[in-house]
Formats: sequence, C-alpha cells, structure tokens
Amino acid sequence: MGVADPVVRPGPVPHGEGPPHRARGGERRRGARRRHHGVCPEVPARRRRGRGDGGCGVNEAWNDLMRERHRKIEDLRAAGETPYPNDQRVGWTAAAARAAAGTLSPEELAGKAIRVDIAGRVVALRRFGKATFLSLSDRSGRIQGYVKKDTLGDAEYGLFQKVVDSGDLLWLEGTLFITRTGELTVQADRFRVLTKAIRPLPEKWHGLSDVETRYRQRYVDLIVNDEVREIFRRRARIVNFLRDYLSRRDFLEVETPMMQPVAGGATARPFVTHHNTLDMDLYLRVAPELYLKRLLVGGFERVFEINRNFRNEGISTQHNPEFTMIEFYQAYATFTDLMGLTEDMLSSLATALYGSPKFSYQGETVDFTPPWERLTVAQAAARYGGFPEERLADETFLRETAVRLGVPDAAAASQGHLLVGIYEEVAERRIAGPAFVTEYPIEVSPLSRPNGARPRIVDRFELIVRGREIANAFSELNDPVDQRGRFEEQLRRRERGDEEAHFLDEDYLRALEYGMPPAAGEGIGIDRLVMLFTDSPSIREVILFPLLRKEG
RNA sequence: GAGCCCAUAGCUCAGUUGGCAGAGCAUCUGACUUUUAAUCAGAGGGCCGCUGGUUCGAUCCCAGCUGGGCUCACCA
Repeated sequence: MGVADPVVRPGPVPHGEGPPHRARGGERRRGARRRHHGVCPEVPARRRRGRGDGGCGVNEAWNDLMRERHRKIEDLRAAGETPYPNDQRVGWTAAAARAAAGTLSPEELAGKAIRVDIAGRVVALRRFGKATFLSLSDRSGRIQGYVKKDTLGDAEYGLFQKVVDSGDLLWLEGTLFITRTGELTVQADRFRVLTKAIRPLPEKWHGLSDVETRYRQRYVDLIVNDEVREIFRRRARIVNFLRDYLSRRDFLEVETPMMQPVAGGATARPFVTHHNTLDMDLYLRVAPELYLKRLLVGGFERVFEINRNFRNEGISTQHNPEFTMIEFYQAYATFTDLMGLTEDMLSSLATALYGSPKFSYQGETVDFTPPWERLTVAQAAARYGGFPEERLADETFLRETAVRLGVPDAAAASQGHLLVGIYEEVAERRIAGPAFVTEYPIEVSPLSRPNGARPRIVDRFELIVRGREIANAFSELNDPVDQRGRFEEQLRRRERGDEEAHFLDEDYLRALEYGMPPAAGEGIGIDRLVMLFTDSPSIREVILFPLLRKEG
C-alpha cells in the first residue's frame, strides 16, 4: 500500500476564492480526506500497526470508528478466522434457553449444566478486563452472555477482547447459569464472530430517535428499538388473524393484478407505469375490487385478498402512497351481514390482542364490544354540525353550508356530494366510534347497490373509529345496465376534470352481463387498523419502509 | 400544494449577544473475573445540512435550496 504521507500540500490558495479552501482551520483534515480519490485513504499513522489494516479496501467515506472496526476484521483474519462465515449451525434461541431454565433456582440450574448454543446481535458489552458480559439479541428476544478468560483460555479471550464489538453478530456455546443479580446467562466456552459489523450501533441509552433516520435506516431502528420490532410482529399477527378468520369461514384467498390496464374500484388518482415489450401503459391498482367481483362471477362465492393499493395522492400521518387493504366479498350476503361480520371479526381480533374488546388508543378508550353504533350520514352531519336534519334534504341549504365550510367544488357539486362533503367537514373526525355510518348518496358510490326503498341512497357503510375511516363496505351493484350508467356518469365527471372519477371498465361490465351473484364486499385499511392496535399516531410507524423523498 | 418548526461528533443533545466548537454514550490506551446506563484514569474524533449574502471575521445574522417533523389541503 504505502501512500506516502498524503497529508496535504495545498498549493498556493488564492485568497477569498471559493471552496474547498475557505476555512483555513479545517484545511488540513479536509484536504487529507478529499485529495486521494481511488487510492488508499489516509489512516492516522499511529493506527497503522503494520498489519495491512486500514489500507486498501477501506472505504474513503468511513470515519474513524469504522476504520477501527475494519482493522478488527484484519485481526480476525490474522487469527485464522473469517469475518463472514456461513457454516455455523445454531441450535438454540434466547427464548428456548429461557424455557429450558424455567423457574429453576441457580443451584438447580447449575446442577443440570444445560448446554446451549445461540447466535444473535451483540447489543451491549460490559467489559471487566478478564471477563465480559454481553447482551445478545435474536429473533426470540435477548439473553445475556458471559465470557471469561479462565473458561475461554488466554488466546481465545484475547481475540474476543480484540475483535468483538457491540453490533457484531456472535455465536456462543456454553452452559446456562444464573448470576448473582438473578439474570439467566450463557457462560460461554466457545465463541465465533458470525458477521463483523463495520458501523457502530446508536447510543445504548437514548438509542436511535431521529425519525428520518429511523425510517430511512429501518434496519437500525429494528436492531435497537425493541418496541418497533414489536409493532411489526403485531402487524403480522393481525394480518394472520384476519386471514385465518376469513379462511375458516370458507373465503378463498386470491391475488389479482396490481398492474391494471384500467384502474378501477375506487375514487382515487392512480400511478401510471409502462410495459416495454407490450408498449402498454398500465396503472398500479387503486383497489382490487373489480377483479375480486369478476371472481364472484366465476363462481368463487367467497374471496378475499390482502395486498397493496397505490394512490397518487398526498402523504400524511394517515396516508402513504402504497398501503395495504384486505378486501373480501361474500355472495348471497348484504351489507348488513357484513356489519355483523365486522363487529365479530374486529372485536375478536381486539380480544386476541388485548384479552378484551376494550383497548387504549392515544390516551382514549376504544371499545369494540358489539353491537356498534349505527347512524346515517345525514344524522351524523346534523348531530355534529348542529343542523336540523330535515334541512339536509334541501339543496339550497346544502350548497350554502358546503360553500361556507369550504367543501371543494361546492358550487357545482351534486346534492349527494354536498351532503358527504358537509359530513366529512363537520362530523367524520369527531365520531369516536366504532360506528357504522350508512345511507351514502348514490352519486358518491358508483359501485354500490341502490337501496330497494330509496333509490337515491345505497346500501353501504363506512366504519369510523376515532374519527378515521377503517372500513368501507356495501351491497354490490350487479345490474350491468345500471353499472354502465354509473360508469358513464363517472366519465362525465372525468371530462369535467375530476381526476379521481372512475374509468369505464368494459370487461368488468361484460363480466356482470354473465351474471354476478348478489353479494356484499368490504375493504379494511390494514395500516390504519394496525395503527389502532399498536397505539401508533402515524401510519409511518406501522409501515416498514414508508415513502420518503430521495436522500440528499 | 400552504403555514409553522427542526438540521452541530457514529448516537443523544448543549452552545456561541458574530472571535480557534462542547458534554454524555460509543471508539482508542491503561486498571478491573457476577455486570446490566458497570466503574476509574487518559486520548482521539466535527464540510456546525448545502449555496450565496452581510461582516475584518459567520456554526451563529439574512436569503435561497435540500431533507425531515407537525398542522392544514387532498385522500383511505
């Protein structure tokens, strides 16, 4: 290697000329780092130790902490070890070791001399010269390891001291015992570095709290913040519960296209992508609805899908451009059947998670004990807006109120849009719930079945919990002629500039013409449900990798 | 898209009425064989987000930009 002292010989630097030589104080160090593209980076002389460390192979951008750790990789190699072996089998987990120890007293445990071998991330190290305690974290939890010189031997213990850092992945084999302070511990007589970490872990006490770093480097967040791991474990549990619940009731799980030639099934702006070979524009789906109902036509009378939808709209604590929904459809059922199913499903889920249908969200109690409140859109608007309910049937009143409340496009909107606009403005966010809001106007529900007695409203409900829409369900429109008329109305809206209006899907209409059984369908926002059940204030806390702008 | 707030060491944060940049943890050196935020002594580590402006001098004041957070708008 031998980069002869690269530290700077800056040529004459014209005064007052721009970077990188603006500040004289910083010049030496900066110069050293910057001036050697593609060559071995500079390592302070006192750290070189003539061992081929810190030389070529070391990334220029690495800081001293990382160079130090890279040096330890060379130390490992010098001791005949590889820093990234993949041949180590692991017999135990932390939880298995705990289970094996059970409630044995320290003496009983010592008597049984249980041998275990575990692997995991070193998340804490407490060194005492000739002995070291460490905390090892694996998929099942944490367990303490104890490594000491007279058990390991001088050479092995010396290597351990020299190369093992917090953040490394380590394998230990030894005997279980309980320390004086009562902690179950693996007293190791063998160890092996399974992966040497170059980057240091965040601080042990405050951990990683910078929200941006937590989302961008979720891997670090998951390493150090146990409660974050717990959120995503719980998310998996929730999804499994729902899948199991529906499967047991004879629903078939299916997967339908995420890339669709026509984006349908929801009022939303889609993302557009392109298939090169077919030279065809495709939309990322905004909903699986129209495909799932094609399956009803096909004879799968109960289907569900758990998957992502994509909506090219705003980002907030409630919205991520891609989000997960479960949608399910049941033939020969109506939206009122789905109210019962939803009450049962979600109260059972709450009970599975909390042992009770009651739980706390952001300091408020949510109670999923059935039956849940039912109220109409007009009742909710009247109650929370302080209007007499009769007046909400009067178009002039609706329009004036909507304009006053700042409902978008209130001047031109239909009566139904005005009512829903007012409801959303004054009522939705104030409904504590769980509540089924019903009697949506037909204009805002182009895929729903009209009510038999009152054709201006549809047989639909939204489930509101803590002011947020958690689910949306309706009896499905299966009259192909009516559906074509609804699509055509959506096209007229689109022509008037409504980018969220539905497209007309000819193939879907063709499917309806073959006959779709009467059915009801429901979509539940998984992310929002998980927020509720993990007490998370932001949707980004329950999505592993939320969308962020490109890193600067 | 708009308003408000934030950006300083690997992490968590102080700070400078504008004058060579600070702490704790982490790292390195030394002591230490039942600790768990181990302890003790010493050392190193900074493009103070980026680009300009003002100034003798900017991490600090001003402007623009980038990224993030919250609220609002849109939406589920």
